[in-house]
Amino acid sequence: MPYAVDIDSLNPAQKEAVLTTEGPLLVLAGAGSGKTRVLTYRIAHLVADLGIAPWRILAITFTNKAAAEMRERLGALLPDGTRGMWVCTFHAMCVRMLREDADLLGYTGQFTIYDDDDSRRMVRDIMQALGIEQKQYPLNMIRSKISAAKNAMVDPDEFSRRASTPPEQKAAQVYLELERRLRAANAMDFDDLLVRALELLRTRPEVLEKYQERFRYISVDEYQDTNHVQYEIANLLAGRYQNLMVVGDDDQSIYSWRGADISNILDFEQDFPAAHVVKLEQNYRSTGHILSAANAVVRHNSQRKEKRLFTAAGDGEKIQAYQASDERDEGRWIASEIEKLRAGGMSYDDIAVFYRTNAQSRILEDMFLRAGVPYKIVGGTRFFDRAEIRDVMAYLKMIVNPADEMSVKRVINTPRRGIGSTSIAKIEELARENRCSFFQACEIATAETGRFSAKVRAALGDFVAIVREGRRMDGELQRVVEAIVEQSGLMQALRAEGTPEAEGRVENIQEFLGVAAEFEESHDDIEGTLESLEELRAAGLTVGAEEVAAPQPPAPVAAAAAQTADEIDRTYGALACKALPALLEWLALRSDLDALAGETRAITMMTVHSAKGLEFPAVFVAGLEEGIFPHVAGFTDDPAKLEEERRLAYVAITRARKRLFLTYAATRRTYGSTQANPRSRFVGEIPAADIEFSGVGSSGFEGTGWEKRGDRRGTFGSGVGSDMYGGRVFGSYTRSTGGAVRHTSISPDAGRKPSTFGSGTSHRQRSAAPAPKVEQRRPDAAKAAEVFAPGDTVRHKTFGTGTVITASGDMIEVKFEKTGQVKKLMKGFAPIVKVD
DNA sequence: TCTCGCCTTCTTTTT
DNA sequence: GAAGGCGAGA
Repeated sequence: MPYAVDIDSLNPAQKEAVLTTEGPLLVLAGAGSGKTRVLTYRIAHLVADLGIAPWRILAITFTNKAAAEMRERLGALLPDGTRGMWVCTFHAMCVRMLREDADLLGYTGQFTIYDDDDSRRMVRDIMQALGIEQKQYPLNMIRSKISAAKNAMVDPDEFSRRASTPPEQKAAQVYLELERRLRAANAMDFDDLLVRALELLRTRPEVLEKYQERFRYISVDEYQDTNHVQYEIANLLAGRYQNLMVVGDDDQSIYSWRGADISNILDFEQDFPAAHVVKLEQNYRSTGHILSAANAVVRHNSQRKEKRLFTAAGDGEKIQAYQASDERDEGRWIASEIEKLRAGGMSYDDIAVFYRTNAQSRILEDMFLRAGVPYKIVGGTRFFDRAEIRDVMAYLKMIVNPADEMSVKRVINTPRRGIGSTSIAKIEELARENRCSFFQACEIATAETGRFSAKVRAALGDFVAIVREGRRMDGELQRVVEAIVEQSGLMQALRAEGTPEAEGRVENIQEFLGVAAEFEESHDDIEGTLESLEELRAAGLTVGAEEVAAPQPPAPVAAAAAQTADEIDRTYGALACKALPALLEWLALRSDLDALAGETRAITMMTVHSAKGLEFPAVFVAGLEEGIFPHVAGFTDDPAKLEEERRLAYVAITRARKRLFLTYAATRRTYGSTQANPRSRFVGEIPAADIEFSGVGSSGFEGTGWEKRGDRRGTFGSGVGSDMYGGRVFGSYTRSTGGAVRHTSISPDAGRKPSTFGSGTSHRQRSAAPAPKVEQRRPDAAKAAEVFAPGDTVRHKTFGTGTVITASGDMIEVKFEKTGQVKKLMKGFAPIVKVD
């Protein structure tokens, strides 16, 4: 049989996995064993060789990034297109299913997705309302209890019944109220998306049948990270045709904190006794030293299936370990090594820097900025977390779904309209009395003479009008969003402030408008949209003759409190701009920003968690210290947690193809106090033959020249050592590097408590000797000027094309054509590219 | 009702 | 070191 895909390029195990298309299939795929290739080839084989219609295929991935990559690869393999195929995350799939049949569960199709922050606020509000002290019952504790309950499919009533301890009882109270409010707001949080979708499939046989019939071939990637609900969903969908392929690696299970359950992978053979099992053990990604290190580290775990990856590639270069004096030195060293790699012919795109926690990215960013290393951050969603951006989004959400209580409350007094907490409390009361939504209560309040002052009523009237007008607007997405922002008075208020800070916020909002515009452009095509069969039919796509007519949907469940879509339309007018909900959904599910960021060449920064499934020729892992990575000391009582940290280390190491660099700092500032963390035990678990050490702890003083500077902490001087390694080290100034070197070089790998210095010391120090905050520029400005020189034409993501006027150090000044404005931009930070 | 300043707490990790 | 919460004062 001639294959449409190059099947002979696969090894026997891979080939077996690709050709086993019928029946349940479990693929145990080690890191770098060509798992993605198997997944995509198998689908290509199904479509191109076996003639399966693309719309019969469902491929579930773990992250949006992985889904996008898979779509891209499939697009290349299948020239006739993949239209109708669902390649997406569990969450995206659930949203798609829920949007279609939300009315069956008492929601409308325009339900809002509450992200983590929204849901946190809601829980906070509820706890406040119920008089539960956050001090006694931490918000996060309550939230994780509720989340665990949801993922175990325990509803609030049952949870209440089971609650035996006081914290559980409190959590049950909150859960009950949370559920009520979410429903009333026509909103779902991330957990709900999965749980409700499962509920839909379980309670509505006709819906289940619709999808079972449609998706004859289902694959689930990163199966070791699926939680119980996801597992149930996958099993249900595959229930009829049993063509379920799951791919996973127990060594890469790093989401147990989110309810992921390795037993899913181990139980697969029990659930599907006919399951075929294929093991992929040959690694094609990494060189010998890297693979040997990874194997050695993960072998320290006891809870795992014994396996050993092998490679036919050569040893390659040894892993480089560097002990930095502190976290800034760490960043500088990484920057200088990156430049060395570049000098050796490697592109910025080939290089990635990983860290355990997002907080670590700040200092690295700072150092890269100074060193002129261009970077992009994956997952660090700081832009969308900015207050002004969230405000804008809240307006948009409110317009799409006026029942969305959290959004309405967020912006009812932003910008200031004179509607304070007293008025809000009164409106809430009104809502309770009338058993209506918060927003409806706002409307009632405008006519309520007794309770509200004329001023408040007028303000509420203006506020309510925004929704009506917003819903009426139509046209280009960017224009609509812009108009809504103007209408809301947000921009006006910020401009009126006139402070540089407010100006920055205005620019951020403009940036957001640019995002909206780009969203409309890049998401207009069908690629990546999850189309229903009806939509496919409407588009003139042949949907198989055997396809049964769409079942008639039964009468919807009586809405709990949410208004029906019709009702909302009648009251506030039909939503004219259809792209708006799509934008909000995209923002909520956080398809990563860099999909829109353009083609700038840059290194990639991300957490180890988000690195899963990716690979880079060169990888840096920063912060390999006890307490950082492995994170916190809580694992003394929980060896399972430590093992998960170790798997995380395994994931980090196995991302690297050719070069791997591990760094750790002798001292590090965390929470404003300095800690001396011992080197991570994981570094010590790497065989000596695979690794080389350098830095403070071994070869001693190592500087890269340009980075010498007085630091911000107020310790500065003319001494060679204090200049670079200034700061309090073990309670005394380090006049030379000697002390630090000797001390840290003997610190044992593990088991020691990190020593901490109080933040008070550094505060006093600062006030006694105010540090001259020297903005350090690289002495050779050539580096910076090499990228942008006066006269260059550049393109900014939001502001369009412009001409560089000046370029010095990290900053460039650009005059933009469209607006005629001159803007100061930070090189490597602002979304700009040079155009020839 | 808003604003300012002091206080505490906080860091996993992602959808 | 920052962000969010809380209380005091305008």
